[in-house]
Amino acid sequence: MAKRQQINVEVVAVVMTISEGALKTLLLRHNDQRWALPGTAPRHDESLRSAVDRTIREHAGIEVEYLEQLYTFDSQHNSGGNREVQIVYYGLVPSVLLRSKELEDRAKVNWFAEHEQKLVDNHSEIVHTARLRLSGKLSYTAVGFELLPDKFTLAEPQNLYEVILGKELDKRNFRKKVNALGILEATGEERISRIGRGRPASLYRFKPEVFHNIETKGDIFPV
Amino acid sequence: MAKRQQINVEVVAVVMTISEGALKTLLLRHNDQRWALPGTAPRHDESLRSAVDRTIREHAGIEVEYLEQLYTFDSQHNSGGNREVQIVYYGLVPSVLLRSKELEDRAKVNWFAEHEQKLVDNHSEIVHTARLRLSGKLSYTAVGFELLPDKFTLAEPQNLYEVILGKELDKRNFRKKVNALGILEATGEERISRIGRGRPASLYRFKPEVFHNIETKGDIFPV
DNA sequence: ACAAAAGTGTTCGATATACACCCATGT
DNA sequence: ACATGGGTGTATATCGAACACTTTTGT
Repeated sequence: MAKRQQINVEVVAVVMTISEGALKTLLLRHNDQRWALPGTAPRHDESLRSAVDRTIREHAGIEVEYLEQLYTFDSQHNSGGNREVQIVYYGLVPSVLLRSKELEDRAKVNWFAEHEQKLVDNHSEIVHTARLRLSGKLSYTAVGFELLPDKFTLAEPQNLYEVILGKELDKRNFRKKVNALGILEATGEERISRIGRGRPASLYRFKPEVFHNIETKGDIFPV
Repeated sequence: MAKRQQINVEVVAVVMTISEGALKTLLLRHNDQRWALPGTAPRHDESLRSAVDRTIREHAGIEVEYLEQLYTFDSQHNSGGNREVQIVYYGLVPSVLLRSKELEDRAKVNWFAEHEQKLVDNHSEIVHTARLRLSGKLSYTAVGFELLPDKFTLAEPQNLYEVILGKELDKRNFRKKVNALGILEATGEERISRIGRGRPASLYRFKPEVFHNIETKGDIFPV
């Protein structure tokens, strides 16, 4: 049997969250001009998935609860001339993580909206693919809720869907649909908006028995 | 920089077609007991996609027009103890290929329904994943039509969708929907059924301007 | 009083689903 | 004549989309 060609295998993570009304991606500073997605070569004794978890943890100190394989890229780009495949995962984290865990060194790790920074190699393409997948997935699952903290007002997921889908949604229709899904329950608590103005919003949480990857029935989320 | 662990990269192809009222997969004989999916290590100068095309061509003499990346499996299974990733593609071919191109050696290459043969390693899992993806994809695209020959009767796609979705569809509703898609046109020709009985069926073809990956609007195909 | 955000129902059109009979052909 | 598969339309239910006003709070 012929000796196999050496192909480098790398896992890459596209970790996304919502902040300041935009969908942002976790990036690491690569050099003065460019940023890069977190990535690593899997160790011999760890799964691909574990390698992704590890690289996210090592670089940003974040544990990602929702993580899914996106696509495997065939990268000829590599400057070293070595053949490489990038097995890309994408993940979502609640926006609250942004505030609670101060990213230690903003100059080296940060969240950016698309096109806010120049990226290395094919990383822009990867981010773009992840965003497309996420938008698509919103249409037939309730993944968007992964981006929420434990307790949230109904305005939060609505805003989030608006950001990801890139268009405004009707409040009444949105609430109707969320209600029909039957995945949320009121906590009884309320929260006043940060600026103090306006009526306080009821806080909701997931029903304990409901977890990830809820498939919506009929047609899906406000498309 | 530490030397990377050696991980073998292999592309694997799940080529499917409809025959005898069942969704079948192209398999190669591995030994007396087991069959395997076509697969190969990519050469240094070819893309992953080209490697898949090549392995299908070499093993079965088939050109696959619809081919898409399915998933990358992290296989610990490997008996040799070498770490390996399998980048799996799935493809669809028109059922007519079955008849027109006699597979040269039935004992070595053949089409099988799921569970019809024992497979090596994790190949059963791979086939299962491909079937799930295909069913899912049918619900929001018109990929099923990839499985059809150039000219076909409306009963053919209906039967095909029934086989893949695993349930019966209403003839009138199905035709209504196909019509609404506006992707087919009547050729004016007819075909009498093979056993000679029954009214001849009109033959249809794709409108020349319509090609692959038609997204269906509203909700999709008879789910 | 007013500014700001939360909350709440109804109507209309489109699509999905269920359902039964006649037509053209070969034997 | 009959068996076999092809071809056609209507009625109902559900879902998505559009749309405006009242409520609660802080200033």
